[in-house]
Formats: sequence, C-alpha cells, structure tokens
Amino acid sequence: MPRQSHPDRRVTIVDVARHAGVSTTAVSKVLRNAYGASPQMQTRVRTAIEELGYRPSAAARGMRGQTYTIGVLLPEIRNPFFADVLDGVTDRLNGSDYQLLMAQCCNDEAGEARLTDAMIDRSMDGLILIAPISSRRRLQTVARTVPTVVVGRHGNSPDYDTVTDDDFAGAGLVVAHLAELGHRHIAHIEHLERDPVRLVEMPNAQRADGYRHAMNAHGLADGIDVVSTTYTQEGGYLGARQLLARDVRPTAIFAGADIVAMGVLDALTEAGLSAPRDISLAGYDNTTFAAFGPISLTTVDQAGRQMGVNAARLLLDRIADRARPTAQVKLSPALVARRTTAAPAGR
Amino acid sequence: MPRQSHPDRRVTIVDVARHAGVSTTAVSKVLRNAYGASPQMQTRVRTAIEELGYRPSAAARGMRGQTYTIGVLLPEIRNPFFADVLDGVTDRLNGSDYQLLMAQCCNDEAGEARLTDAMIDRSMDGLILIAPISSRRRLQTVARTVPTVVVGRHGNSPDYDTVTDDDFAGAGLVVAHLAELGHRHIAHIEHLERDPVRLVEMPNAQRADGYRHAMNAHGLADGIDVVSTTYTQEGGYLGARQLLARDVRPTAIFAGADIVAMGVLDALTEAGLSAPRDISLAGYDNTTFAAFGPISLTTVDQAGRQMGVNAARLLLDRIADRARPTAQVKLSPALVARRTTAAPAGR
DNA sequence: AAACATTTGGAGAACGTTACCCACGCCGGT
DNA sequence: ACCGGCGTGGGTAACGTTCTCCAAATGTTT
Repeated sequence: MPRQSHPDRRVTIVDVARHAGVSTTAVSKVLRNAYGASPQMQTRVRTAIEELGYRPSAAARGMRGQTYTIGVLLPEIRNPFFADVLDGVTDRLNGSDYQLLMAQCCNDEAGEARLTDAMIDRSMDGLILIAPISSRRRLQTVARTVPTVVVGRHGNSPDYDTVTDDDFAGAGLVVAHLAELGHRHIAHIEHLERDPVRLVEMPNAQRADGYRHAMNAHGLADGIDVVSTTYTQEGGYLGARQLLARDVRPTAIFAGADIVAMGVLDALTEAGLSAPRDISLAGYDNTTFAAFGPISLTTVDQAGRQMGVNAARLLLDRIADRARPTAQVKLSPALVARRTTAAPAGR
Repeated sequence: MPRQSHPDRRVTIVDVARHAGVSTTAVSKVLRNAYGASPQMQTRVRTAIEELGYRPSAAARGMRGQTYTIGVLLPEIRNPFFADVLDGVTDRLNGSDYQLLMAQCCNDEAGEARLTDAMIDRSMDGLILIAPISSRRRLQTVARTVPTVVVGRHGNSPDYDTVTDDDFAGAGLVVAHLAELGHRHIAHIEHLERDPVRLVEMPNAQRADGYRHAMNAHGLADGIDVVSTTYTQEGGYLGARQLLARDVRPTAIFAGADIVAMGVLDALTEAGLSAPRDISLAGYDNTTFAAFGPISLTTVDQAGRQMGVNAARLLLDRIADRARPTAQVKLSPALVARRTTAAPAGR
C-alpha cells in the first residue's frame, strides 16, 4: 500500500497523469471506460492508479458528469420488507461502479420532498423511491430531473419506471385461502386513504380492493367487514379491538401488512385469545417477523428482493438511456400459509 | 413557486447574485452564515434565493468547502437497535444544515473499507460508524481523514470519539436479575471472537466478560456455561440446541443480543419447551421485537436513541473544531424485566 | 486632523474532473 | 499522390462554489 508523496493532499487525476506520463484526458477516459483509449494506455493508466492509490473525487465528477451514486429513499427502516427490497438493489448493484446511499424518510410529503431535493443537490445519478407518499406531480418533477424508479406504487408515468407487487391478486390469495378453510366472515384491516390518486396507486388501496373483489367472487359479500386504521402496529391493535367488539366476531382477520398483524396479535393476547384457535390471522409482506417460528404468521410473500433487483436493473437501464420508454414491472405474490390460519372453531 | 427562466439549467449562485444585484461572494457568505454580510445583505440575498428557488450544488461545494452531508455506516439494517441509534442521530441533526445519508455495510472488513472510502470520496463532512468491525488501524486512518464518531465499540483513540453502552455492567444486570429469581445455572450465548483487539473493544466481548464477572460476584462460578456462536438468529438457535443437549440443562439462558434470543425461542419452540416455564430467557438491546406483546422478552435497554443523539452531537462538535481532544461517552444500560424470566421450575 | 481598526463588499483564482474539440498518424480505396 | 475515415491521444474550457486576498467606507483612538 504505497503512501502519497505529500502527506496531506489527496492524489488527483493530475498526479496519475504525470506518473503515467500521459494526459489527464487519457486518465479520465480510462476511468470512465470511455472510447479512445488503447489497451496499452489502459494498463499503463491502471498501473499508475494502483501505484498511487488514486480514487476519483465524486464532488469533482459531479460538476461535469456522473457521481456514480444512487440514492434510495426508504419510508421506514424498521419494516423488514424494505430491507428485502434493499438487499435486491444491493445485489444488482454489486460489481457495478455505482455506490448506493440511502436516506430514511420522514413520512410526510414535505420531508420526502426535502430528501429527494437533497439527493438531487448531491448530483446523484439515479433515485429509487420505495413506497413514496408524494403527490404524483412531485414524483414526475423529480423523475424529469434525475432517472427515477418508483417501487411499490401502482399507476404508470411517462417519466419514471415502476416496480410493484400485484397487490390486488395478493389479497385475493389470502381470501381464497381463508375461504377454503371454511371462513365466511373475513374482516380486513386497511390503511385509511382519502386522496383519490393514492386510492388508485397505493398498494394498501389495491389490497383492500382485491379483498372486496375476492370476497364477492367467493360469494362472501355478506362477510365483508373492513376497518380503516393505519399500516402500523398501533393501527393493527386498534383495528383488532374494534373487530373484537363486534356483535358477531369475524372468524378470520386479513391484516393489510405484517406489521398490522403484529398489532392484531397484541390485541388478541391482551384479550386472552390466540390465533388460530379463536380467530385466524393473515398478514402481508412475509417479513422476517412473520417467518419467526413462535409467531409463524400466514402471509403473502412479495418477493421484495426481486423487486429490488428489478428496480436497480431498470434504473441502470434508464441511466444508460434516458429516452427509452418507461416500464412497469409487476411481480406475482405468493401465499405463505403458516400456523395462524386454520379452519374456524365452530365448524 | 416561481419557475426558473431557462427551462433546463439549474439555478446557480450566479443567477442569485445577478438577481439580487450583488456579487457571488456575497451570496456565498450568506449561504454559509459567514462573517462579512450585513443584515440588509442577508435579507436581500435570502429573498433572491427564495424567489429563484435556488439550492446550492453539493458537488460544487464539495470541491472547495463542506458538503453538509454526514454519512452513517450501518452493519445490518434489520437489527432494530441500529434503527434506534439512527433515530437519535436524525433527531439531533434535524434543523441543522446537515443531511444524513446512510449505507449498509457488508459485514466484512473489505466491504467496510470500500464504504468508508466511498463516503470519503463523496466529500462527506463527517462519518458515524455504528458497530464497525474494521481494524483499529483502519478506523484511525479514516478518522484522520474525516471527522468520525464510532458507536458501539469500546476503547479510546486520539482520532475519533466513541459512544458506547456499558456492556459490562449491562451483562451484570441480567445476571443479578436471574440470580435474584433463584437461578444458579445461567448459560450465556456469546459471539465468538478471536482477534485480541476486538476481544477488548467489541460489545459482545464486554458482555461475556461482564457475565463471567457477575457470575463470580454472585458466587455462581459453578454455574458459568458459555456457548460461542454468532450474534444472529441462526447463532442463537444453534447455541440453544447445544445447551438443551447438556446433561444438566441450564435453568436460564442469557443471550448476548435480542436477535440471538429469537433464535433461542425458535429452538425452544421446536423442542416443545417454552419460556419462562421450562427455561428463563433474557436478551440484550430491547429491540421492538423484545417489546412485542406475545414475545415480551426480558432484555437490557441500551438507550440507542440517546447513543445516536450523543454521536451526532460529538460529530458536529468535531466538525466545528477538529483539534479538540476526543471524548468517550459511556451510557448506562437498564434492565427491562418482562415475561420470559421467572423463578426456576424446580424451586 | 491624522492614524489606525473594523466592517462590508467584491474580484479572481482555485478545487478535480469531464465534455468538446482538434491534431496526428495510419490505413485503404480511389 | 490524394482523400476520407478511423483510431488514438491531448489541450482547454467549462462546471458552481468557496477561499484568499484587497479596497473602500466607516468608526475610533491618539
């Protein structure tokens, strides 16, 4: 590991050029794998880079070209589903020249805007927005400024690519599973949504729609029972309390997300009930939590990793060609039946 | 929200200067709250900035001065304890000019080095390294290049500040709690550590030491029983299997981390046992998982949020004055007794 | 009134890299 | 011989900000 001659100053492209006896332009070309550098030149420059321990400054690069940095916006770091997506992105980006940096978002539109702006200000080459809550207008603005892929939000745009799970179908899988077990009164805890655009684009809305559609399709229209809270543990807890207070209790609860199902479990435990003995319970996301043995929650696997891989792929594609038409990747969810669902007690 | 005159080009400091009828130097001074700008100048420039919707380019800033970016290195995004630390950092940084960006680390030294390098390449103003595994030498090198705070690693350095939990004392709390309940054979699952430096600096090693020390102090030297695996769910599972196969089973298990305790619960469930009926179980970290009602794991609260707040504070201090002597903040852990610990069965 | 600080503003040179051009030499085909 | 094309290399001007001076105006002391 060679030390640089001057103790303080960073090694620059000029040092490399001098050391290799070539121009800075030549070094730059090699760095970017750009056209116009002969094989000899390549090895010569690379040797010099190695010998001096040179690493390009992203700041300087950002002023003219790329920074080889990709930003990921996460809404909630604690939700393991997002970690899965992130793993996929990381996988795809490994071995590329791109470095991934992420930021946790603050769960409000203003904060989301501030963060995307911060990423744009830092000359990032591309953005992956995971389950953003910003207005469609805002997303378009961002995407027109920097290559962007939106994950976990339906609807298509001419400006950004999307990667989603087929939430409508996923909800259907849960209903089918529970109906097959013999349940007729299957309640659903949804995330309250008023905004008309989000009512179409947000996964939670799609799941609620899918639930209603599937209930009707199975001839269980009478068993439709929806509680609107939020996709949080707290929301699940409160939702379950409402459901448990019904005159006629549902025999099964389909929570719109695993985190919601956790809140439901809380409420059940508190009420001295357990799943599936007293009530069947299903979630959505197949988080590590759901997979955890003592919990063993029936849920829907979104293949978060696959979503991440696709998002990264689409983003790299778009960085390479900003003009290509946008794509919408929709992945198929799969039911993971575990131990919180069973035939209803009275059957 | 005014649009910029040219459709494409970003608003620069030159535009602002022209619009305000001042020099770019003046604008720069206002942006940095630097000395030499009168109050009138300040308002005048700020108005122009507002009117044009100007935001400075971090890339350009990075070439001369600060980027107002702080990097956080997380070893494992799924561990909720790190999320707590991150919350604390975010809290402290909110309202400051600094933007936080994080990267997940790859759990090996090479990957950690690559990431810190990437952050340095991007001219970040400061780094917060959470539970890094790099060699001490490497940490020093990084810290000499950029202001750095190391979280969750003992030992002090003249180059970086540290924020830790008193892991030694924390382990003592667990042993005291279990001893008081009447346990005499208390096993511990530790993270295997060979490197002599890490054996002193890593929290896991401190916990194991604290465990041994406390066992002796309570006159339970005969009950010392340590299994070395890893701080993962898998490690907990394997460790518990070993312990359950003992001729004389321990009546309590102190897992070195909540994630390890989860693995233990897996193994217990598999063996048809439960805590605390058959065996008492304690973790460490007070993750959201431990707090979750149906789990209700006895654990140690590290006040991750406080650690994060302190780390951010120290980092901002150091950015302001790189010459100040380093500080070591050590926070006191607290026991959180929940439902997985009780008096041993045979008592 | 002169000398000296202090405050306020600006001019201009970095910072490290890449984009855009142009020059050179070497081909092959008129 | 001449011409166009291609492969190769380099010169140079950006990019947007801050930093280092310097000058003018204003205030303060002798």
